[in-house]
Amino acid sequence: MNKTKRITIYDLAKELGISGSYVSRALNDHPTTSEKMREMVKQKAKELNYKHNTSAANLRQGNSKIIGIIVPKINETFFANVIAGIEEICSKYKYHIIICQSEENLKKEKEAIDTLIKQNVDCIMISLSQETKTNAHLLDILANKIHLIQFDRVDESVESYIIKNDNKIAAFNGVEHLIKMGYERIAHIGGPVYLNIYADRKQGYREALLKAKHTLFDDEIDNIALSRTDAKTIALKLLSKQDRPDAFFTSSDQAALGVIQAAKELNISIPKDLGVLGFQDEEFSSFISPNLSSINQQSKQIGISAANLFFKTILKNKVKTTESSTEIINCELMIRESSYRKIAKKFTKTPE
Amino acid sequence: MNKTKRITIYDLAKELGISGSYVSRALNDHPTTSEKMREMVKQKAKELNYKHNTSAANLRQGNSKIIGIIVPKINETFFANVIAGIEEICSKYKYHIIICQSEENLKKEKEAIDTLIKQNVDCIMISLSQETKTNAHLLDILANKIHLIQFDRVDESVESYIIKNDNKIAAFNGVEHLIKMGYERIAHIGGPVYLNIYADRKQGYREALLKAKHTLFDDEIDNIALSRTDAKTIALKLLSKQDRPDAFFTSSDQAALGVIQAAKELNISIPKDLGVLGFQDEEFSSFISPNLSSINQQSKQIGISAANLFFKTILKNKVKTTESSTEIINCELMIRESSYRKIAKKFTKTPE
DNA sequence: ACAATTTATGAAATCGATTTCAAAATATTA
DNA sequence: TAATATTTTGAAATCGATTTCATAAATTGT
Repeated sequence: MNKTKRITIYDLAKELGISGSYVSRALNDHPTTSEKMREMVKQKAKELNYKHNTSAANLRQGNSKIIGIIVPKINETFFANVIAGIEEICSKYKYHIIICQSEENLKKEKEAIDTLIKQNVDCIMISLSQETKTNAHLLDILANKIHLIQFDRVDESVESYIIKNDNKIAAFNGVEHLIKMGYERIAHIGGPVYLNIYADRKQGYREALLKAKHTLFDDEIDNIALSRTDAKTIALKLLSKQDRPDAFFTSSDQAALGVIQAAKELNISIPKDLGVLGFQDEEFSSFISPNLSSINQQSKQIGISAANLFFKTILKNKVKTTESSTEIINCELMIRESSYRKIAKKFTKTPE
Repeated sequence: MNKTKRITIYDLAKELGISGSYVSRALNDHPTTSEKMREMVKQKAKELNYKHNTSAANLRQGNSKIIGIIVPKINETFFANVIAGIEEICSKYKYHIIICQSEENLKKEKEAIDTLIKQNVDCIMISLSQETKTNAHLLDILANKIHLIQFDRVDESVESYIIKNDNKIAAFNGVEHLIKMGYERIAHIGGPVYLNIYADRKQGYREALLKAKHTLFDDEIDNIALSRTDAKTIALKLLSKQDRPDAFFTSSDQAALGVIQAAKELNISIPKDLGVLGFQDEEFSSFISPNLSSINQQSKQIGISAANLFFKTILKNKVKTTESSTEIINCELMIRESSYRKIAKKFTKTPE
């Protein structure tokens, strides 16, 4: 496309018979300009359909009013909601977001960081990929004096702001709810424990069982599954055993759905003979039959908090204090049909 | 944060005892540089952790290698998938995406376009907000010599590339399927008809009925509902009438879900006494009970096609030909429980 | 009315990569 | 070997907004 010359401040200046520097100041409401002139300049700018050239300003000022976001997958409910939250706040402050997907891949994550640095972004908000076990690339962000906010899946060893759910407590409360409903042999299907979120959820599960003096179910084996099909396979196996679990706490709603499907196949009644509690509170959870109890992560709120942290705390702090702190977003336990039974099935207690 | 001076090509140049211009060329593999020197320069760049300054290059070259995307809502499945598709292709070409939400709001859409122009984006991909009935802001994109690709919700009157589903045909096929299943009084719950997609779906519905010589059900009234609750209200009303519909074709899966819930409340059996066909094929549609038949829009493919259109067609065409064409992405009819009954309930035919 | 102060305005430098054009170095040919 | 062609290399201009600093204009005080 043959670019016709863009209108610049100098074009405005020439038209108005003043200097480019004055135009720049007028457009920015600089105190050394009069109200009358500002009006005049802005009027002319509108008239000629002048568009501020962000690249030029960036180059001069060294910042871009852009926040870079890196997530494993844009179109996963959780991340899509976080991003929506960030965008909502950013647009208020006239900031923009550039989004990158790591696709759970460390190499892509590194590339994303690299290009965001090149773009002069003012801040990078990241949720780590499943493959990320090193942190050199995160340190590179700091080395380039770019603010860093990690959310959800984070590396605590890197000095940065952190926003995450109270995964352990949420899991603890969820499992305690299952216990109150009279479930006794509660199994867990989790995610890879080298990710903080899954480790925390598992830990919350364990602590709830320990507190209730329940035995840990099948503790020797880590049941790892986040997808529906994988979880279904595991559930089918466990539910066919002699000492089968009477409840499942999973680290995703997809996995919980797999459990429900397995139970249906085996004609096990939910919630009477099997309790199911998911994590994430996907949209479908309140629709499916039986409704799935789950733990809502307030995903959009995570995005809003991250953005507010940037605008209200980081940008305000001219003086560089410690660039780290952790903000916890509380999860909400959504009790629905799949885990709610009024009367405990029977009153037997596993020997302690 | 007190920015320490960034490493520039001149720093590399000084270290190597050569000029900045040579460094620039070497980094870009310009033919006037030797392989040996390129190696040397790149080596030093790595050593000093040099980061290319995109703003500076943008300013000089007048393009940004950024594609701007404007959608009503980032975290709606359809749009999230489209964006994921675009990002996937862009990252291959080392392009980036800036995402804006219009939130179904014309004013925000205009603002988004304005800032994307200011950012020097190379292309804008947009799906229009519900409020958008004017096109001056779209023309502004063209006036600024920025390539324009509209997808899904488009304004055909603006000269641009267009990518959309075969909404009319998909609706036609879907309704024809309902007719084949023996449903006779098929109602439609659609979206606002000033949006092309909803007008097209309604038209497909009408044509299928006309072809089958069915009477249009309740044609005088436009049933507009995209959300679950609104659709449920409408469905409850219609299903309580004497001459109630025996099938619903809705323009969203959410609405279809509302219909299912209404049917459950009224103890109407699906699919025996009521057929339901949605549109969009949301993730939950294959989970809920009964499984919801729907029309899959290949949303990610729309994004992939849009991005490929940009890279393979638009960028290649140095010579500006007509900057418009329409690409159709075929929908896929997903027949599931909610519309599938082997034997038609009874063999009566509405008088013609 | 004149000096002192304040306010309004513009010239020029700057940010960092790209690119043009000319000069220097090298290779090729007669 | 001298003349010509080719390849390397760098100086300087450029993109457009911002910002510093100096100067011009207006205002104030005496």
